[in-house]
Amino acid sequence: MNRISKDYFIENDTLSIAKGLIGKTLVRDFGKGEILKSKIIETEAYIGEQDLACHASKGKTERNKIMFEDGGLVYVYLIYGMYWMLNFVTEKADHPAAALIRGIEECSGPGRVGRLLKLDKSFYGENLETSNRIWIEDSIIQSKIIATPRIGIDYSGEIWKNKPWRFVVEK
DNA sequence: CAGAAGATCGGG
DNA sequence: CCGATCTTCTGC
Repeated sequence: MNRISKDYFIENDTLSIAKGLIGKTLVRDFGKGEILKSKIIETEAYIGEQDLACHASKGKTERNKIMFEDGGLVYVYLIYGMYWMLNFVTEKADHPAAALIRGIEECSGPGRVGRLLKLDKSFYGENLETSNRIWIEDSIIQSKIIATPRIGIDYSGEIWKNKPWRFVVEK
């Protein structure tokens, strides 16, 4: 299997990446020979400082600063005091954007994904091209991909909450 | 420095 | 529908 390069995340636009990640394989090496491989089945795109659903809309902060770097890095953050959200930084430096992994074949729901992968603060900024703990491998999935509005961002207003920037395989 | 809210989930 | 649970951001 081919590991997805950092360039893939830097050179493509976030919507293409979010959609393109569907069907690719998320690999998590827990060490001691324990490896989890599962295909990505649901993602969302968060794009730029104008996107009011994107954390970068508040400018660069201690939490979101990784999104302002070149793509190909992991952006994790704790939500509701208990769930680690797994995101991949996309696009070039100073173009803050990311793709959220909302579901893999193993389990559905971003909070569950973070729990299954045993994510924590130490994954912040992890390099997907060189990490020995988490990376993406090329693969495809034989299913139709559909786009819908993103979940849980009603606060972002009519324009942004209705963008069809969530990608999921048709069941 | 206090208070509110959050890219969620599971139980009732 | 609501509580869990705690970091981050905002406003005073």
